[in-house]
Amino acid sequence: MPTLDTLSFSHDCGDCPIRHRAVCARCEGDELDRLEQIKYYRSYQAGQTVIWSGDRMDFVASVVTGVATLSQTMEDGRRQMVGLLLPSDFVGRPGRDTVAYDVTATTDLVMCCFRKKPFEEMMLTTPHVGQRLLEMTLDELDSAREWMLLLGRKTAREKIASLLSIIARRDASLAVKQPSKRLVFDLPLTREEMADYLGLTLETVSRQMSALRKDKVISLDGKRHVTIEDFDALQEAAGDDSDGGMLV
Amino acid sequence: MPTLDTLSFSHDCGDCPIRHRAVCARCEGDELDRLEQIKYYRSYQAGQTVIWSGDRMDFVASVVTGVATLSQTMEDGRRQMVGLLLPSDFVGRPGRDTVAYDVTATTDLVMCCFRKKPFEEMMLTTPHVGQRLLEMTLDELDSAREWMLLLGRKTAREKIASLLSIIARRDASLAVKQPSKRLVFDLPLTREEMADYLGLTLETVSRQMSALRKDKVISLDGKRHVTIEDFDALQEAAGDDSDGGMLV
DNA sequence: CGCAGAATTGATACATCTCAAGCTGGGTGG
DNA sequence: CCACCCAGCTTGAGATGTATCAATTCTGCG
Repeated sequence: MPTLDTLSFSHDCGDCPIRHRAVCARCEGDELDRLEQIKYYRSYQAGQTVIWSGDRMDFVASVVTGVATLSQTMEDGRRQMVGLLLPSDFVGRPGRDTVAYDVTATTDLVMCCFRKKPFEEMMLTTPHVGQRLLEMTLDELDSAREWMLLLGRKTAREKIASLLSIIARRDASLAVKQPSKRLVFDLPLTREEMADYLGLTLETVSRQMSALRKDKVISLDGKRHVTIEDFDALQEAAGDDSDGGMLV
Repeated sequence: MPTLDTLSFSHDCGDCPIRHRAVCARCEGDELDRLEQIKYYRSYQAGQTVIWSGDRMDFVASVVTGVATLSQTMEDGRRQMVGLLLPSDFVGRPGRDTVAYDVTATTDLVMCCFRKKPFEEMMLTTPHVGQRLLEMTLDELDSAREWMLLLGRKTAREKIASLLSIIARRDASLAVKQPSKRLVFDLPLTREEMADYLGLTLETVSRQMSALRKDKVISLDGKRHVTIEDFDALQEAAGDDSDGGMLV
């Protein structure tokens, strides 16, 4: 059961950390008031499952803080992550009432939920929610396709380098923009989760992390804390086009 | 250059084969008239490139007949298909004016194009275009994620079986619904294109096709004409959940 | 302090890739 | 009408990257 801890941050949309990026980004005045009326918060602890694939879901939601994953599992247990949900990302699908993927909190997670029915009505009557959702969905589709290239054609080393590069760049974009500065961050994923995201085994992930460390592209402090020692080399190892215009 | 052959079928949206499935599906009366004013047709021959990644694209379009592919290529030539465009599928992204993928006609292709600017204006002023596009984009995202599982976790045999199953089911859904009847169809893809779609080499594709033939799951007449001899065995080989609720 | 989960490392197996040699069938020109 | 040609495909043999199985070694925490 979700731990409800809704008072740890403001209920006021005006102060919300994802106000300008989430599905509500384009709403103002009346529209925002209507959203505010149907919203509520839910919190989950790291490791908790938010929903299982196939379950009924009577709400849609935005990630406010924390990281969640979308994954699919085959009958014999093979698992593939199909999405990484970061703050402002949207969960759920208007017009469908069961979920197609397992949603899991990998860190402590807070979501801003909207009851499905009223949300769907809003999509029909006010334009800005649907417009923003379309934009976000198109971005997700681009990310998914970028990931298809990684899964289908990249080597293990390239996969790891790509993942580190994406996480590093996301952190950098939140922090001050300083391109060729050394980048430091904490991995929000275990080795196994990385493996499930990259279509590898955890052993291969571990080996490739060690290899990048040995090659002085990164350094590790503990298992999670990563420093990018040579960002250009990382980009090179990721095999992306020079001017790294990646999404996610 | 595109071969313009716009008279081989009707200009009247009322008679259009994709009228009820494409981005225009929800439009009636005025809205349809407005779309009709900004639309025009383009034809491409099998093998022709519709657009290159990075190019400017001043229109968006629906596939009317034929099959096209979306693909990405790495600097060293590794290629991954990231989408298969069938009749009624949408090409292009409102709000962005360059293309992120190579678009190629794999069969003769006819597209119904809308000039981008007026189309974007319509999205803002009339709700039904945007609503339908959101719905279609969410479906594409589901397909892309389904494909991520295939690329990341399935074996070569499972990949081939999955692809054949998807094509067979699509053809079956267009034709009369007869579940356990023998299914026959023509592959719209060469072995190399299949390989690029599945994240394999063309040799592996060829070998697995031969293996499925030897196992009497399929039979081949020429290189392209496929008969599914045992659909249950194909499903089994694809490794999907029993009640195959796949998308695409 | 010691335990448990997470991660690393090693040895080996195996699926797929790579390189290379034929095959096949539909189209073309002599 | 036939022979040739060539892109697309098949098949084979060997190389290689990643998975698998199996110990250790870390690391945080009660």
